[in-house]
Amino acid sequence: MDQEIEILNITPQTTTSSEISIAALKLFATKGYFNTSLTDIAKMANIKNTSEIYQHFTNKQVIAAQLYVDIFANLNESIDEIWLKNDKPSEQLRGTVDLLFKLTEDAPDVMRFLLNMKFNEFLPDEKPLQETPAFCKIYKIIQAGITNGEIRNIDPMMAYIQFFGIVNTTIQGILAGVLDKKADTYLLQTWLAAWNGIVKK
Amino acid sequence: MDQEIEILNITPQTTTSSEISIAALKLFATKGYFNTSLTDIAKMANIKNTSEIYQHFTNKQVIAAQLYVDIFANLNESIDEIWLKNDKPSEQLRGTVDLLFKLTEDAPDVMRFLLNMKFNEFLPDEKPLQETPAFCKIYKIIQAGITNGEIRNIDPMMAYIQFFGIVNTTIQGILAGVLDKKADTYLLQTWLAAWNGIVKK
DNA sequence: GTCTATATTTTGATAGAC
DNA sequence: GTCTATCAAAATATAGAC
Repeated sequence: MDQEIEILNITPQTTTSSEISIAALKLFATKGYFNTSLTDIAKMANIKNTSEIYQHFTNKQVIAAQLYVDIFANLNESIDEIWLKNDKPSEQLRGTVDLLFKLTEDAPDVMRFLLNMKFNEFLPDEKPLQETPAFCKIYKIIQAGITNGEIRNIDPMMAYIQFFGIVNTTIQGILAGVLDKKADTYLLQTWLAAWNGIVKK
Repeated sequence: MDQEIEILNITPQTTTSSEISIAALKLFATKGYFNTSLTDIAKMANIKNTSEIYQHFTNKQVIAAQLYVDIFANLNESIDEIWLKNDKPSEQLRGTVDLLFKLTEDAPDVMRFLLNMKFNEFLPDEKPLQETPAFCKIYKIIQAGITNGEIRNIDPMMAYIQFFGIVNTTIQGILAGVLDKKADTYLLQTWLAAWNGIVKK
């Protein structure tokens, strides 16, 4: 939960605004955007009525939009760090998987938000996923892996899909409780399965 | 589109009721359940006003519930056929992938409905995915594959996730247009990637 | 700056005439 | 059995008192 606050770039001191964001994140991630009313958000944020929400956000959509922007900005930063700390695409992808599993444990609602929500249904004006800097960076890492010979010479988008098809679906299983152990339990075998699928042998 | 009608077990003669189902399927699959109003459905089904919908369905949720039941029943039947026609789990899984890719081409809205919608958000009373007969059958096929030595000895749920993580994510890419060629183009490499990930070598 | 009250809008749903 | 009219409910959003 503290981790969730950090990811939203919110100062530790819990302002009303940040409490609204945290409450909305949790509700959106678990019940979905359309099943979450402003009344729900106010209740969970310990606010008496919905009016006060409008002191901080112009409307419901803006709450979701800010979450979307903040979470993807944070993800983008983390991937930048991983990119700087590691030279080889294989190491960069491994770092990314580590990050996603860490988030799954420390900030599950952030991961639910990332993996389970269909953004275009309630944020029609935001860029599609594959135009976000975070995605583009990952895509470039895969292209670099193909170029340097670590990854098989296939369509980079197919490599992306096969790799993150495994990683993301596993995380979704953990978040849904279908896989019932701690995220960390599945990290190594998930990495191996995903990486072995695209590595050049 | 004709295929979509067949999958919903609707007689070729287009009754008003079936036109409503088809329209709802297309709208739900593309815009989402909550972004689809009865007015939208009436319009797409060439009905003057929403009142007429209530001659055929008790409410909006029931339209979605019937689609859910029909589509999963049809899927279950198809998997039964595949199961009967093939002896080895490897062949049965291959048959299932063939089926899903064929559906992607012939009935894309059915596949969007299956893979993109979060049923528990609007059908809280339906069984979760992993309790549907269709899923259980696939799961048993994977268990049989582990028993007969075709599939590596791993947690069957992990095998399921790794296999269909690749298959479903690829199909979602095709449906979203991120992979822009005909579904058939990606069938073989997707099968190989998914199968090689779980096969015992 | 917090709360009451209310406006507005949408949409799901019904009643009843023809 | 199709269409008009309308209801009811819920949820978003605003105005303004204190």
